[in-house]
Amino acid sequence: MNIRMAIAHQHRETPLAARVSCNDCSLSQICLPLAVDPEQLDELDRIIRRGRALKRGEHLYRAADSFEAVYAVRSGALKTYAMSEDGEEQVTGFYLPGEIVGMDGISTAYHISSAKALETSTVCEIPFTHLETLSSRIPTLQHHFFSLMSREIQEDRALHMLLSKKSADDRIASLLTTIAARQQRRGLSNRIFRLPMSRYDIANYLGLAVETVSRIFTRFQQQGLIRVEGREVEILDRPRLCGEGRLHAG
Amino acid sequence: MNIRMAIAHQHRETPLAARVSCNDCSLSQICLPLAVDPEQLDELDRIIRRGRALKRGEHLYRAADSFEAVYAVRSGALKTYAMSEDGEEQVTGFYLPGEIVGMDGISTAYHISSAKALETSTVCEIPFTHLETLSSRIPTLQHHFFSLMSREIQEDRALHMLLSKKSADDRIASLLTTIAARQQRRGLSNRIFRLPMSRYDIANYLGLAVETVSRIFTRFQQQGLIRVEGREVEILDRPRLCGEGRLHAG
DNA sequence: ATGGCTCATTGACCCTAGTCAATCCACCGG
DNA sequence: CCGGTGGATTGACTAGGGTCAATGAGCCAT
Repeated sequence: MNIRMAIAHQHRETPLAARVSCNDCSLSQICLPLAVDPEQLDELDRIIRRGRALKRGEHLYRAADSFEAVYAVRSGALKTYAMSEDGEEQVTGFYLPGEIVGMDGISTAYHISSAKALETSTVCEIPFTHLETLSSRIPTLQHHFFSLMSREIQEDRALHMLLSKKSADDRIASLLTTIAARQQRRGLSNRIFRLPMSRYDIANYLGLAVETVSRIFTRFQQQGLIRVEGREVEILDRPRLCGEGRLHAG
Repeated sequence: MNIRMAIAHQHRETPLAARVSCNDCSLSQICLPLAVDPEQLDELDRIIRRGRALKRGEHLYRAADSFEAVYAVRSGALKTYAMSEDGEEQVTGFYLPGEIVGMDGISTAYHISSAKALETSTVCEIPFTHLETLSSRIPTLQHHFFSLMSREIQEDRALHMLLSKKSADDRIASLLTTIAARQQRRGLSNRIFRLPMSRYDIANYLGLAVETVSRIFTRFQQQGLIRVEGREVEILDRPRLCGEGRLHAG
């Protein structure tokens, strides 16, 4: 079985349109419902606008749009990016199903980055003022939100270390294992998966040139660490990929 | 008047020991009290443990300590840093008076980084469970906290761009102007100030070698952009320092 | 099919910033 | 007073990864 077939196989889920509440959503164990009691889930359910669809390349919101809601990714994948004064794009994050995007706008009341679909995607919209009201009434939900934002800060700190101290090899390896772990969280394989983003987005996110990304993918394959076929990736030797052997030797 | 004298001059404030409540704190307009009505300030006041003192080099908390509180810096300055598996330090942030440190631990219930005093400092301790309870009752406080964390995320995104796309010159220039702006927020000069951190910390934070930081400080001075004398800095030509002229020319 | 896209790969060359090393300075303890 | 220690500066050399350029591969509209 080649990589493409293997990946297609694990994506046979019930059609999205059939899900009309968080109760029935396959992501409920990693998404917001995680934080509320079953009897309070209805309240959360009622404020969520479900199933907004985005085509590849479409924007969920743009920088300077007024901040109204945060979004739970239900299917597909998004990237967020900011524009510097001189017009160059900085990809700031990738968001996979079950993850929450849009929390950057809270302090300014408008978004400071843009969110764009990397492929056909659906999101659930959670109006933020409603969410705040509800959070006051449901302490676990408030805590979960603090927690989500805190985790985002933690991840940014890890990225800070990656960008400031690690080689290009380490950055790519880290991206691959991070994506793999997030796949696993959703119940998919952490060994074989499809990258939703282009080499350009990877390079931009990791502070590298596209050519460098390409070269490293090729070399990792030659070294037997991974198998790559366009955007499909299989991790062959996780220990060496994670460092023990790539960093300090071969 | 030399740099040292100029800086000493603007630090004549009332002694810290005299301040027994947020009401009397000179930082109340940029710190937590900002978010609550005067009549509710008492409630906030009551949960805050004030005036914990730290000597230079002392830790406020260490990675893996259980997460109990967040802290408002009252005087002095702190740095936060994380340790990678291979034992190298990564400075993740600097915290000046009026700023909140320690929000990284919420999601894990233990701190993932350590916080250390860069100089003699005092902090106000805000037990987090109390803060959560209070936030449920005071919507503006809840919002303020979401907002604070959101701002932290925004700043991390800006740093991401800095590390991934900008030259060493840009990074140093950005650090200087950021510190200057934060000084101004506290009512101090945004032109002339003392850096609380060593060249090593700056280098570590910005992903550079100490030697590079040193060289750039020297060159910026030769170019007439700044005046440096150890940790004392005066910004002489903000426009060129900020880019228009340094980036695209001279 | 054909042309025009964008994405990806590979090679050749170069430059920015890291490394190594020496020196200087301020501060501290005896 | 002197030696020790850590921070800062400067010089010489080097390498990791960026830039430029060419080519290939997949995809869509015509």
